[in-house]
Amino acid sequence: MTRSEENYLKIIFHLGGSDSIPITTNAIAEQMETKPSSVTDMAKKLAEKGLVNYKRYQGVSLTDQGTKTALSIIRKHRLWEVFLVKKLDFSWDEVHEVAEQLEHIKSEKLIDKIDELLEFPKFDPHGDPIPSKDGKFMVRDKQLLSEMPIGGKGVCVGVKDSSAPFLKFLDKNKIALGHTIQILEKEDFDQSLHIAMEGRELRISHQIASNLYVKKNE
Amino acid sequence: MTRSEENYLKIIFHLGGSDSIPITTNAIAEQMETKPSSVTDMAKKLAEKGLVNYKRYQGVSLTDQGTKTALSIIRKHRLWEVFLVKKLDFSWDEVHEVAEQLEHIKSEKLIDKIDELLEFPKFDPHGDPIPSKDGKFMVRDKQLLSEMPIGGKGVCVGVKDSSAPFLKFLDKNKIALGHTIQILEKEDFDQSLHIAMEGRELRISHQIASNLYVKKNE
DNA sequence: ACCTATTTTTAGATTTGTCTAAATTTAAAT
DNA sequence: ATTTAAATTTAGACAAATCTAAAAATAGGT
Repeated sequence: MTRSEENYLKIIFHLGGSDSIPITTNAIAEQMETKPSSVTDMAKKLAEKGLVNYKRYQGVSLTDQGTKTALSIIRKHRLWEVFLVKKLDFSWDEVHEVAEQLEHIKSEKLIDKIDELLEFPKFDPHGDPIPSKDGKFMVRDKQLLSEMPIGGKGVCVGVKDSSAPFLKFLDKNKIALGHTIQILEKEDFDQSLHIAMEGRELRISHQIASNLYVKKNE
Repeated sequence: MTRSEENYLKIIFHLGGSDSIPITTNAIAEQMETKPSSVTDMAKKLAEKGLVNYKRYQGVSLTDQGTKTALSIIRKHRLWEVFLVKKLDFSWDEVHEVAEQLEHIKSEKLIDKIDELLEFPKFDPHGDPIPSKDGKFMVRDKQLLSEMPIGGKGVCVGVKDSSAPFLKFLDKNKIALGHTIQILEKEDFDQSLHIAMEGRELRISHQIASNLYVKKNE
């Protein structure tokens, strides 16, 4: 597996899709920051290797083998992110770029030992689930904060947008995973929220609320 | 810097050499497990970038910039080796291959944090010195065990051959860095040694003795 | 100083992953 | 059922790093 092949599989996985709803060449090209023609070439190559299903003009979907490979890369990426945060004091907005490199290191023993060192974490610093060796992962019953009703209360468990600017914004406003949030009021005009969190009250825009996941409970 | 460029610089550094005694194309090709013609191409490219001095048919030598870069890669390689042994319980014969990959990860913060986590080690698991950020490293006053006189005593501080088979042999025979060794007798016929070490006596061949470094003392 | 063996370089080809531009297929609209 | 717009593929080219085979330069021996 080349690094490029691994990146394609990872992105195809993240784009979701299935045998019935395959991923379009264009969508992949956009995520890979490359051209659709390059994607076509790679689709053929991955199909040859049995990692994706591909028919001309019909998009691609991962085979079982491709899904397994994608999950193993995602597992590595997320474990390295936890490592960087827990063991090396990186902040959650700094880890993605480095993990993009570390995820391609080829050594099963290495990643298993990292997993062990971290005591088998189930979620990465952004709240995304970490697949186990055999490709299983926890699906958390979560919803966007923006979709919670007034008066609703929930624990912040993840972010939808994990870009550095958003994460830095959250840090600056002391919003972190694990905090309990209650919606006090919704502004009809712009859908901004008035929330209570860790004993203080603040106002956040709809854009922020629609990128924060809270655990569905009660 | 591409991965290939980094590997060339590292190997040129390890081959020693200087402005007056440049490294031959052939020597590099052999270490890189590639062909001399490929080395010529790379020599031109590295010369363009100011990392090596190169004149047709005259071999190459590292510039200051090239030396600096080579040392930073070696620093990363050796720090990762220490990490694998100290934090993930790898044995010293397993670390090289993985460190070959990890040394190319591009993140100054990452390697500095690893250095800190390991409490700034000065030597790697094979006894080789770890360059500091500014490219300085300790030169230990060591000699090959095979060159020590009869009756001589010294602490084992490094290996010359760090291949897995040799390291596994040492493990099997409970020879490790830090052990004190005294030469009891040398066999004239085959130069094998009779040594005392950690309260037991054993015989080792010349080939073994000429790949073990002991600290020069008394 | 010359010849010869070795080393090194050049020239041209190959592979991987990408690109542009043109051609083709699909899907949507009338 | 056509037409048209959008998406996708093909064809041909390029850069990086490598290779083989042939040519050129060097170094050693006489």
